[in-house]
Amino acid sequence: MKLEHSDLPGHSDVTASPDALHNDCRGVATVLSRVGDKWSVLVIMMLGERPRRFNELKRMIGGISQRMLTLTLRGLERDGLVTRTVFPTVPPRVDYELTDLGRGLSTTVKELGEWAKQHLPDIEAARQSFDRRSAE
Amino acid sequence: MKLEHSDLPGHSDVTASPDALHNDCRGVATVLSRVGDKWSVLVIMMLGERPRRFNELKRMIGGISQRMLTLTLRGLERDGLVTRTVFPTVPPRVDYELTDLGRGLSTTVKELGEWAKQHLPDIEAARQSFDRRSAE
DNA sequence: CCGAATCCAATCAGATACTG
DNA sequence: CAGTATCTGATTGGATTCGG
Repeated sequence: MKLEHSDLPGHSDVTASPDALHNDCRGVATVLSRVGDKWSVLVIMMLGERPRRFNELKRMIGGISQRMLTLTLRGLERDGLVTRTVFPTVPPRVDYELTDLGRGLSTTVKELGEWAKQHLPDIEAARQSFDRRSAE
Repeated sequence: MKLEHSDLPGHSDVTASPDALHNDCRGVATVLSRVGDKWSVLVIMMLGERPRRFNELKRMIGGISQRMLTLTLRGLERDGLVTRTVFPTVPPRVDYELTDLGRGLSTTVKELGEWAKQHLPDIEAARQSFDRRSAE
């Protein structure tokens, strides 16, 4: 099977309600779902410092399957966030690097990450409290 | 079936790689996946202005099923981002409102949304270009 | 009006095996 | 090394029905 775009993560294109107001939201939503994608964010972070090779990324992330890494990288490449450069050497070598767009997103996401890290204790406390309440 | 937490969106708790570095990431990831969740963000936006009732939210969003709205609201409530107040009237009435935590997140997310809106043209252009290249 | 329970289809993600 | 193909179990989301 060839790789179809619908296979790529982060593109749960909304199908309903062709309202005027939502036209914006939906486009934005596809970008946000990139951010929400577990692997995409990690990959972007890993590429923040310098370009990386495929297996280098795989090792750094360390819980991702080959398939998912490929899919994630294709998605990022498709969105113009990452470039893919093939060196026709043997053994083959492929470098992935953030584009300017990708770097911009990474800094914005990093801010969100900061917020998350700061308030993580609050959220986890809320979760535990909620779970205790619904357990009884 | 009772509502289990694993049913709630935005909690694809990672199961692998108990590395030291990733302990942070994983907690943060659960927060980020909230942001990436299609419905959560919309709901947070809708509640930005003032508290809303269940069906009010349903109408405003206009493509969401009852089930998903319930699930989304439970998830937000569990994370301490939203409060749920039941008025024991007849017919029953339930108000949802952002907490301080939720408001904090909403402003941060709004910034990300701004970035997304600004660069949406670039991204969509990249997507089309990518799709054309892989079509040939 | 608000929501829980159940059923069911579609999508997703991991493991494995195979190529240039 | 850097993928692709395929199979399979797990998750997800919608529709519907029922209840306080």
